[in-house]
Amino acid sequence: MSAGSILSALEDVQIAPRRSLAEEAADKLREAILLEHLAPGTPVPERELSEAMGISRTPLKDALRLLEMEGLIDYGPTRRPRVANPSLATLRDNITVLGALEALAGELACAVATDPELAQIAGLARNMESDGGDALSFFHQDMEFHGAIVTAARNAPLAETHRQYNARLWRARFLSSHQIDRRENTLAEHDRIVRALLARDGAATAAAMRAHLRSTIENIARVHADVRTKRDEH
Amino acid sequence: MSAGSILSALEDVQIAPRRSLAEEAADKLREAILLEHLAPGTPVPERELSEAMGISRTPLKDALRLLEMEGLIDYGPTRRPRVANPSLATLRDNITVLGALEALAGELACAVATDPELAQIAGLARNMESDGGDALSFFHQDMEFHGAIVTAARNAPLAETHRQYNARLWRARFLSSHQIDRRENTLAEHDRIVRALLARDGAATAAAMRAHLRSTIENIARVHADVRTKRDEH
DNA sequence: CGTTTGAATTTGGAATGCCAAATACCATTG
DNA sequence: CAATGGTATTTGGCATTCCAAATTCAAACG
Repeated sequence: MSAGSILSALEDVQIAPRRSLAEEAADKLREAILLEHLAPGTPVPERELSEAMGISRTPLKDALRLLEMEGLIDYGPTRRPRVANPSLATLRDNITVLGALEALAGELACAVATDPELAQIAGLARNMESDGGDALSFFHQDMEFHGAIVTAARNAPLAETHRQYNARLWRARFLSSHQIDRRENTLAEHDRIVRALLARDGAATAAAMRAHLRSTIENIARVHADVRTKRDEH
Repeated sequence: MSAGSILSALEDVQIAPRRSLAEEAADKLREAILLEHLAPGTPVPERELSEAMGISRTPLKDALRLLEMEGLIDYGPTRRPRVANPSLATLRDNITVLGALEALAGELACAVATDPELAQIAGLARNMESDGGDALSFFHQDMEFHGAIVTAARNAPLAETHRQYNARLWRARFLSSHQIDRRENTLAEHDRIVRALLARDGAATAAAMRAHLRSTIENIARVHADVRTKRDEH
């Protein structure tokens, strides 16, 4: 058997991307934080947590570093890690940047995306309209929609930075997605984005993305105010 | 002596930000990479380098992780770190994102910067015009100018992400700054930015920033082509 | 002479131990 | 009883060590 045939036979065999313990731990932790199994503000002692996860402190520390980059873990002035508890102002700052990133993604997508890609994005938006499902499913589809646009922009650094900001805002967006009365508005904004994309009108797409993110800020602010109110009633 | 007077007497005493060995190592390494004391593509064995720097592998590994985030270190599929050697396409992708970030910064600065801040930015631009100095000094002033605009935007996540992208592009921009014949053009673009800022015209500022970054891409592409040519002649 | 194979070496990932800084706790004092 | 000072404990940074995967290189083979 020639080397060539071996290569062709295994062409699509992807080597396992060598997931490290640190990455796995980061995934678990991210989930725990975002689902609020770890409340914002709680200290995260390295030893305790590493024991609980059955790994040593070394990979856990690496995991904490990753999550720090994503803004999910805060390091105080004494380097003691805590679950981040972003203020509304911080969330707004982050969404502002996310908006600029997504506006750029939309603009780039207009220029370089393939027609099938745009069609797929349009399909995602359509599915969200027809799907009467629960908030979680709606939320996931929303994230998928935004992710597809970024992917279509074919800019790896942009995609990576977008992923980071998404992680930072995941929880806030998740909470805000529970306002089912805002759904109509979201769908309308998605529709505007899709139409601009299909027309490959970069400026219009960017503007639509920015507008969409602006209303995301408002939704999050609304929820934030609610949470505050409820907490104060206790 | 009352506690109040102690507090007021020490009000501006900032605690040393606890620089870790990892951060220091990262600084040294960054400098070595950007000044090309470490050529792009060279493998960076952890042991050897940690010995050379007189520290253990633990903080050095942390430093490499930091530099990976900044795009200065590449981890191959086998997790062997190498000095990154970004292609022109990658540089373009990064500058595209940087442009969007700076456009946002300009827009925000128009809205929230204080008058003294804007005046200071204008001053930086003026100094660059009058300064007939060497390329390195011109380059530093250019970086300072852009940094001041981002600072004036008062958005911490934006500033941090901007810092990351700047680090990734530092070397390319440094090389491109040697084209002293492009200086006139740079100054003109800076002037346009400053005028838009002083007018607090967000849209115009954003547009001027984008235009400035577009010509940065062109400058870098020119230098990149030159380097390639020279290398092929060898 | 070019390939292949396998042992020796190199390399990064992970565990563990030690230390200084930071925190918590408590006895003492005014 | 509140404030203070000191001690015991906790915590993260760093060094060291072990291990598995990857690389290298040379001997054996065609």
